[in-house]
Amino acid sequence: MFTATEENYLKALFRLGALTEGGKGPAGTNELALELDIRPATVNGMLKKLREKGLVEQRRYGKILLTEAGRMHAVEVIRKHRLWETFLYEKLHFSWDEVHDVAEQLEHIRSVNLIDRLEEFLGYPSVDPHGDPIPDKNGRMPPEVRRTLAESEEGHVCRIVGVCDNSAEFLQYLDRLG
Amino acid sequence: MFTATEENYLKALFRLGALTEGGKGPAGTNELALELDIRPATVNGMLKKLREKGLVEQRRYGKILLTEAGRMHAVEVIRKHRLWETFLYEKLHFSWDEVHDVAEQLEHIRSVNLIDRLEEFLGYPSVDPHGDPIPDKNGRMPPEVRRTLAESEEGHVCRIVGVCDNSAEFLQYLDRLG
DNA sequence: ATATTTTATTAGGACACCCTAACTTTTTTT
DNA sequence: AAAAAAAGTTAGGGTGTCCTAATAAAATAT
Repeated sequence: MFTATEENYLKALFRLGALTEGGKGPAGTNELALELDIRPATVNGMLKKLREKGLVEQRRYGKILLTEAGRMHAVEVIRKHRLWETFLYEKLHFSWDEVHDVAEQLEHIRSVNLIDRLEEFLGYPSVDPHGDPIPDKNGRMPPEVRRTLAESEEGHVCRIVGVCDNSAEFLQYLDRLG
Repeated sequence: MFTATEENYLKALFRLGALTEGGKGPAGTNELALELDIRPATVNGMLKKLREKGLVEQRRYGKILLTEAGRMHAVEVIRKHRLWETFLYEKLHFSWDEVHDVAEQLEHIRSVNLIDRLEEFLGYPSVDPHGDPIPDKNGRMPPEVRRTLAESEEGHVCRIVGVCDNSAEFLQYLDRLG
């Protein structure tokens, strides 16, 4: 149905919040190119394909928006990614910072049953090792209450459930801090 | 290092026994093409690449033989395949006949630690759900004693540890028989 | 409102992997 | 040993994903 490349484009658009509702609104070609680390000319070509597949809406020289079909599939890929991350962390004892790169590959495995059975095996976790919520099989994302550390007031006690910067360097730095 | 395609060529050559010792000897281009369901002309081109990478030996118009490097990598991929099959069967309760297709994809996931940790998680199994032996991390294949049903004598009691035909139809047929 | 900058697009090319059709070499048959 | 068959190779294409360089449109600044 979709290639790994197409899925990565959808995921990136979702990350950028290119949604009709609940996101930052339409995204630009350059912005998407930056996110994917792929040249704008290449992205432009792929957008044509995604438009034809009905995954994305975009007028000539206009901004990009995920369609409902596009959003659904993006969430599905994110679901796979986060379930695999949970598996790697909980069952195979990968460290916090190692899981991402492998999950980037595992999220593209195609199988009717695989991901639901993995979810069951993991006991239906609600968040991944980085604290990000895991969408259910209908594409619904648990709308957990979260704010940034900078937003919380001094003196308040809070539990850190996730980080924005998922780079290996940053995660290792946090690990050193404990 | 190696693409999924290259790995599939190496696996096919190993299956065909294109080994210096312990196999059926050199394989032909057409034979390999048939095994992979890819046209001989295409296979011929890929063989050039595998020769240049030192994975295969072949003289012009000659037969194909895996080099030691080629054999090692083929066995590594087979190891991955069989460990993933075991995971799918034992942990995710896939049926005997469903595991193969998904394992075909999982076997190409690239990670330094993944497969060794999966092996540990599974408790160092020696055979996969089809009864085929799982090579260890040094590429050694347990040389289990096995013979075909046809070879065993009438009246003898034996335990069936594997089948040659791994097609979904045949495996489902066996399942119906119990 | 025009000039400048930014953003999107087109044109042309590369590489991986696949194809068919035509050709050459090797093997087998007679 | 010549003819036929089989096996291997070359030539020329196609698709997917990427690139750079050049161009066109839109947004911003003056």
